[in-house]
Amino acid sequence: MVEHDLNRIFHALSDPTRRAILDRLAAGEATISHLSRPFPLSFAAVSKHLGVLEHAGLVTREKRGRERVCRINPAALEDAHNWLEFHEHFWTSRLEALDTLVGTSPDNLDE
Amino acid sequence: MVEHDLNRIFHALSDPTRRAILDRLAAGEATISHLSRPFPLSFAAVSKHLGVLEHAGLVTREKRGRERVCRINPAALEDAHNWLEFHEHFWTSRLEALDTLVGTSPDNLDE
DNA sequence: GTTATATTCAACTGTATGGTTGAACATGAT
DNA sequence: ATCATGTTCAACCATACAGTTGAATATAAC
Repeated sequence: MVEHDLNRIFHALSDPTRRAILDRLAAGEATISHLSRPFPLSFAAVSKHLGVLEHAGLVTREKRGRERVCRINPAALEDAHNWLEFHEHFWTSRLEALDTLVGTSPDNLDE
Repeated sequence: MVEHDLNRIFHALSDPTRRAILDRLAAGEATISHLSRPFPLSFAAVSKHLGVLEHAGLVTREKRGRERVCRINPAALEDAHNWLEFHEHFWTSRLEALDTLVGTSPDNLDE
């Protein structure tokens, strides 16, 4: 896993339309036109969003006849998930360590 | 938790400089000038990044004398973490359900 | 073959982003 | 009071982004 993978994944997830598309894809594969229907956006705009998601590895597109079927790829979330999990724990434990050091916690009064 | 919180958090995390700043803050609070030193960026650029992080709730800035001390706020990661955790599980289970339905798994051959 | 459908691509627009610089301001040090 | 330091702010620039439209392409249906 490399830096720019995270850049792409987090960037892809930062747009509500793209997150909605992902949610929709969780219900099963779908074509682009089918995906674009519920959005107040042009077909091309949704296709671009799919491009961003595909580039981030979150979605795969497979040509099937004249249409293109999109599927979700949960594995790509792992990079982001791992980053968050590690940092959340790391940061929290560092902060707790600092608290203990400084002795701001009331529990430390009788030590 | 609202939609635009996630937008801001994911967007804040999508930049490698900002993630590096967060990592640096995990080691303890720091002033902006101290944070900006290791980066090949102007002071103002780093200050802007801090602004983005603060706006996303990931960092707090407190004025102390003439300098401004930045601290990390791990709690803000929870929104993103929860979103990822839920969707990763949800997507994966949905995909497994579809697999079972279609019977593509070799385990289903003798049923 | 013609037509309709699904998609891509290119061109364009407006706005956001990430960066710069230099001026302004507040506070600490001398 | 003066000077140095830490920070913000405003102006500016280049590029990226999200959106549009219309033309081009590929495939299915008739």
